[in-house]
Amino acid sequence: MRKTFLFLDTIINKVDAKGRVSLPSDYRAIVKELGSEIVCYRSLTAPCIEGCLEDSLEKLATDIENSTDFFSETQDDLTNLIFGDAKRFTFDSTGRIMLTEKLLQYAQIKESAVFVGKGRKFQIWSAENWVKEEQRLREKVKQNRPTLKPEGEN
Amino acid sequence: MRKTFLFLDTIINKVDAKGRVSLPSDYRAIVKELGSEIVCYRSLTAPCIEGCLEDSLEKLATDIENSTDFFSETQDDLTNLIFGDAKRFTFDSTGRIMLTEKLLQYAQIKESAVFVGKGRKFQIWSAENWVKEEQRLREKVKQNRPTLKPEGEN
DNA sequence: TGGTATAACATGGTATTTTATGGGAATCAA
DNA sequence: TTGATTCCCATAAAATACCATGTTATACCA
Repeated sequence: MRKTFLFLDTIINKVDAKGRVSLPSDYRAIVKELGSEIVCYRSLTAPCIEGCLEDSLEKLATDIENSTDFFSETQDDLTNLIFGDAKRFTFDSTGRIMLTEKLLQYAQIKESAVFVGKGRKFQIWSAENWVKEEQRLREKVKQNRPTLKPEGEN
Repeated sequence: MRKTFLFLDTIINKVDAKGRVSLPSDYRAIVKELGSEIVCYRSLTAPCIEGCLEDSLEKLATDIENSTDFFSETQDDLTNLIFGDAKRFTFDSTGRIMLTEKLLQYAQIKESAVFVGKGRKFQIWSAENWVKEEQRLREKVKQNRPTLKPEGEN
């Protein structure tokens, strides 16, 4: 993966009656620039959709392949879940993707979808769930500041 | 990151009705020279906006990628908070960036923004809050001079 | 050193482009 | 045919680039 990229920011977009959502323009730019595709799957740990570049899943596959932990059953199971669940999404000329019923239901998304950048990947939340989640995270930070020092290195 | 750079000085610029602010010219020079971009997010520890180069976040993303596995819970929470809040800011031909409502509100910035250099990053304060903060810092130094030794850098 | 010319900068305003989003037609599949 | 998916067009709003001006800082010269 030569070029670097980051999925950033938190953006709220509407989901219309057909299930279409605009992918944030920044995200689109990344996909175009890298000539890759967006892949989405149900998060294994939270009630949200998770997305990344197809390249990232490629990397995951390779990592598993080369893993010294040949017998890691857990990892194996998890990857099965992800690869089995993941689906490629292309956006139309206006930048929209069409999420599936399965994904929308799992994330409890109705009218609006919240895109949350995570660096190499991103998540899509329902408005309600994201409010709660962000609150939880900020709460956690307050009580555990030491582990969160992105500034410290360099 | 080959080239070195430092965000320095304290500079007050006006914020217009649209939320536009001139990025200090020194900062602009750094961004240009390194071919990077400015990224801003709400400080986790103070009522101010924090900014850095996208390169710094890139490095963080890579570190996280390499230090924890794909399914790590720590990675999950961390990345949500940092990357979800961070936003890329490009400046126009006159050197201005457009800060978002969210950031301005969090830092309680109305008409003027105070840019404070912090080396590898910088902060943006409201005029009022910065006065207080600087006072607090100087007060702290006076009473705690011994701790100002090489080890305690930041 | 003092004064002036020049360049850089901050800042207000305006124009242009991009983006999100709704709706409809065309295409495809069950 | 019916339902769904893709493609295309239209529009309003928001983001961005561009232009103009006064001010400050810098360079230059006597």
